[in-house]
Amino acid sequence: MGRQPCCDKIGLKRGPWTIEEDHKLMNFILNNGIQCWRLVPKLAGLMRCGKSCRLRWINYLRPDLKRGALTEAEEDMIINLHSQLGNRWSKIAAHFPGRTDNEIKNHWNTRIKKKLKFLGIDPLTHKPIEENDDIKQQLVSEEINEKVKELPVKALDYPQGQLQNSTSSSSLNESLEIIGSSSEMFQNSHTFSRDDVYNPGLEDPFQNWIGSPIRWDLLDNFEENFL
DNA sequence: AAGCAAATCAACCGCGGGGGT
DNA sequence: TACCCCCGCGGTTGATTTGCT
Repeated sequence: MGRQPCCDKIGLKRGPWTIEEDHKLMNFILNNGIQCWRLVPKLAGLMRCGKSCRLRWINYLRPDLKRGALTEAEEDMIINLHSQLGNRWSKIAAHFPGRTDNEIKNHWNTRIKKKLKFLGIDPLTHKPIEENDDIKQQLVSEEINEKVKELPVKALDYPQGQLQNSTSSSSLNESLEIIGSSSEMFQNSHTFSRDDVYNPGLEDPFQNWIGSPIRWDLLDNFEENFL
């Protein structure tokens, strides 16, 4: 016997949420809280499955969400955490109050991965890409060099934690030298030293964010402002 | 201005884990 | 122990937006 679907999908609405649906879901959760996602759509008068409601709330409606693009500091932190945690987006997102795992995952897949590849760093292993790798060969082309110059990140912007999985800091320097030799973008680049290797003993400023309670008391005003 | 391609991101899907019975 | 149910996670899709010609 196969697994039962999470909900009866017949007649349920899919696709982008309307403002009216958002209002219904928001009002319901603010007034009743979240007991059981399966019941939320029925009680809120929505033709959606509970899963869809949960996703909409977490990724869009939650009042504690931080709007706007991720900052350079957040981006660096994501790279650092990814080198330690891999694709555990929810764990990574836990370090960024107001950011969602979906948002971070999307940002990683659409921007950070490309940025790392252009820097000659494998986004999966966080190690320098091998000499004969296609991507590194592409880096010597003029076309790619132009794109690299446009990147907002400099070599020194790469977080300290990146080196923890590398065999040595010199291997990364080699990688950066190869990139730098084909472009002048690194003329002011940072030379990595032993001090740059990730130091787990250092206090992580983002740790202070973890576990900070949601200011539910702010919800009273939020509903007023949102509607 | 129109058409196309690339980039972005909201939303969906399937699966696994954990709790309850 | 086995089964069921629900939640949450990570991968993927596809609609929309943006940029280029």
